[in-house]
Amino acid sequence: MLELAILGFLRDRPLHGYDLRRRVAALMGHVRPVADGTLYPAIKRMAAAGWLVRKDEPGVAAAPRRMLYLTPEGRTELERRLRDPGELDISDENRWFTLLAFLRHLGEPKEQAAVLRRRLAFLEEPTSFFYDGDRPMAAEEFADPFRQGLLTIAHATSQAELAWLHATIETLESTQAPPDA
Amino acid sequence: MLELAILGFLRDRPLHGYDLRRRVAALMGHVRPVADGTLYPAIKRMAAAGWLVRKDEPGVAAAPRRMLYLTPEGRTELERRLRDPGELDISDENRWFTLLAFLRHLGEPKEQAAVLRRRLAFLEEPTSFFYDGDRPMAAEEFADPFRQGLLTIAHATSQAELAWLHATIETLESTQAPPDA
DNA sequence: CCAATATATATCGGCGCCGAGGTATGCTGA
DNA sequence: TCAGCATACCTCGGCGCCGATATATATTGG
Repeated sequence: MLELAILGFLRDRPLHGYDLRRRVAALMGHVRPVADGTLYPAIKRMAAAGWLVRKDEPGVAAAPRRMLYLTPEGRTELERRLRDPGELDISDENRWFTLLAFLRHLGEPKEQAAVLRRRLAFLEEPTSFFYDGDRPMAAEEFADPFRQGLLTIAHATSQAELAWLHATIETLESTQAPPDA
Repeated sequence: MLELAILGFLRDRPLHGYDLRRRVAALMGHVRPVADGTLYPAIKRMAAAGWLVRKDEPGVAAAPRRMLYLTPEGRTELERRLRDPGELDISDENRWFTLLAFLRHLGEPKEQAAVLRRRLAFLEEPTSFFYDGDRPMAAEEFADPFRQGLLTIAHATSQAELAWLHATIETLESTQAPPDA
């Protein structure tokens, strides 16, 4: 999830670690703050994998910066991850939102629609959070107001997302591929 | 998150590992499946901590079972985690939902309301996912339909949860503490 | 003048999670 | 008869994440 965000942000413009940290924090940090001890090892890993290169620059405000540039390999890797996400990227809301934030970098509307269709299929699977033996339980059955709330909120979210998915998929599938960059 | 779910499920009734796995999978598994290699070490850890005890029983269907019983220490630990959750339990939706699923085990309506108020405070903080320099960007500013969707869905979810939180907090704070068990 | 803060990068130990693999039993259907 | 599946439990290596810690510089405010 972090690696996807790094690839995605660098796809727009080169950034140094500190700036990257601010952007990642804005995107996901409200929900899960990113620690330095997570970010810098990730950068190092990704540099070793050849997805980005580091170039030293004098710091504008203070200490020297290491500017990060996405390589063609990094760009390919970003597109691969967007085109063919793992099951967890589809089902886990945090991961899915991260993917959505950069899905525009997958140039083909048809490919974008295919990814949205996977999320749609996931949301349309029947699910129950709680069981009485083998029988799924409905929200109304709980005296517990918290479990009721849980199901109510989950339902509202999925309705909103479903509506957006249907509308967006339709638009994308009737769109010509843009010239793009 | 997993440990909280284990404590919560065992608070209702003793379970063996396999049954626990089914219940945890129903609660969170749709979003994040739980692996055996995660569950069994967690049980072992928690037994070592004195939160649960294991008792061997002949298997009903096949192999022998190790029944898991929550100890008084385990129950205290559950209540501690429900009463005083970490910031991540409040902000991360997956963790928050898990907490909500067992919040009824915190007997005092006043204490339950206090936990909901923390989530309320979190949701009411102004947030922006994306910045143009230092300026937060609104959904309408994006040509990108995916980032638009992201913000639209996040907004719908938070509206639904906010409504539920306000209603439930009010009810809880005007409730007498139940005799409970 | 000095302390605090923001900028900026990095390492390390610990720990939980995951996937792969291993073991064993009893039922069901080809 | 016997393969396959559901039941039932467990270990291990690898790896990513986290908190603590370290280092260095420029600005801001008391």
